[in-house]
Amino acid sequence: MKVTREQMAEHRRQILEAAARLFRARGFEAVTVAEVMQAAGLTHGGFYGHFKSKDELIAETIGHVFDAPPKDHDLGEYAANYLSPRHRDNLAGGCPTAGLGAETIRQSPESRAAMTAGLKRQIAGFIAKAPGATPAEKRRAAIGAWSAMVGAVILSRFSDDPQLSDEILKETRAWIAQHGPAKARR
Amino acid sequence: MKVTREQMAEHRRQILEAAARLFRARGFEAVTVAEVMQAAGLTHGGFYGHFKSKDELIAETIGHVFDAPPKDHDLGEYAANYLSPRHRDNLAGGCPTAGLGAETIRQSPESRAAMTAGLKRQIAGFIAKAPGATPAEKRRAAIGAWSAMVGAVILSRFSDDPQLSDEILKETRAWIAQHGPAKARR
DNA sequence: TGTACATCAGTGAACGCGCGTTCACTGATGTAC
DNA sequence: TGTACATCAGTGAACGCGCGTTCACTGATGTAC
Repeated sequence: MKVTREQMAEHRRQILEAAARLFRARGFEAVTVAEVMQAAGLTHGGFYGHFKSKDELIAETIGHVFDAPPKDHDLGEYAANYLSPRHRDNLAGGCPTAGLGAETIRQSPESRAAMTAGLKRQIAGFIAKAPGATPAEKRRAAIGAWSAMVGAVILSRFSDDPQLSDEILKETRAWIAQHGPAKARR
Repeated sequence: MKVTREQMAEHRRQILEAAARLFRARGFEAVTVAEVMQAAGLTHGGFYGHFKSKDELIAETIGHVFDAPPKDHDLGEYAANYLSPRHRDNLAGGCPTAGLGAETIRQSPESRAAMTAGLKRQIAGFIAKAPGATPAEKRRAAIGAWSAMVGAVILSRFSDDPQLSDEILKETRAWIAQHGPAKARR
C-alpha cells in the first residue's frame, strides 16, 4: 500500500543502511536484493521503486556510507582505533574502504567514483594534523599511513592465526607512529 | 576419453593456472567453473574429476599461486616493482594478496589457511634484508611495509582518478623508503 | 472543512537466466595374460 | 612382445536451485472540487 512521502524517504534510508551493513559483512555479490529489503523491513518487490538495479544500490550505498560531515583526524589517534581487534572484528560496522575497496575495483564506474570520493575525503581529513614540515610531506604521511591502515586491516582479517592477526595490527600501528615524528624532525 | 597420467596431472596444473589468473582478474565469485575449464582448454564436466567443488578449487588455487621457492627480498626493490603502475594494472598476473586477500575473508577455512601461509612466507621473505637493529625491529618493518604495499595497490586500483592513483603508489613508496633508514639509525 | 477519486508505494507470485553439479556415455590407456 | 579387456579422464546434455527483475494487484495517500 502507498505510504507518505516521508515514510518512503525513510524506507529508502533504511534500505541504504541495511545494504551498508550487509555489503560490508558479506560483500556486494553474496548479498541478495531480497536480503537487503528484508533487513530494511520491506518485501523484495518494492526494491525497484527505490532503485533502478542492484548495481545502482551498490553505488548509492557507497555514497551513503561516506556521507558524514568532514572532520580532521589525528593520525595516531585514528590508527589506534582503526588498528584495533575491535575494528578488525566489526565487519558490518567497520570501514567501507577496507571492507569493500578491493571488491569495488570490479564494480560500475559510479561505484568506483563514489569510493574514490570517499578516499579523497579520508586523505583530506588526515592532512591538517599529519606530521611533516611542508604540505607535500603532510600529504605523503596521510597517504602512506592510510595505505598501511587499510592493508593491515585486510591482512589481519583474512589471517586465521589469531596471534599473527593481532601482531599485524599492533606492529603496523607502531610502525606508523615511529614514522611521523622521525620524518618531521629531519 | 581417458588420457595418460602425465596428461591428467598437466590438465590439473592448467586448471589451477587458469583459475589463478581468472580469480585475480575478476574475483572468486564472478568466475564460473565452466570459464576456468574453458581457459584450461577442457570442458566443464571434467572439472569434478579434479576437484570436489568450486570451493576446493579456490583453496587449491591459493595454495598453488603461493607455491614458489622462498626468496629474500629487499624491501626497497620489491616496493619499487610492487608499487608501479605496471603491477597495479596487471590484475590477472599480479599479487594474489592484493587481488584476493579481502575476498578471502569470506571464503572457506582452507582458503583462509592457504592465504595465511602465503602471508607468513611473504613477511619471512622481507625480514632478512629489512631495516632495523634487532629482529623485532626488522619484523616490524616487514609487517608495516607489507601492509602499506597491499593497501596502496588496492586504493590505487579502485581509484578512478588516474592522477590520485599514481600519486598513491609514488607517495607510499617514498613513505616506505623514508621510514626504514630513519628508523634504523636511531 | 469534507468528500470522491486518481495516484502510486508496497506486496508477493512468477519469470527467465545462469550457475554449480550430476550423469550416461565415449574411447584411449594400461594391465593381465 | 603382442592381444583382450577393464578402467577411467574427458564430454556435453541435463538438473535444480537461487537470484535479479517484472508485474498484476491492493489499499492508503493526497489532491481537486
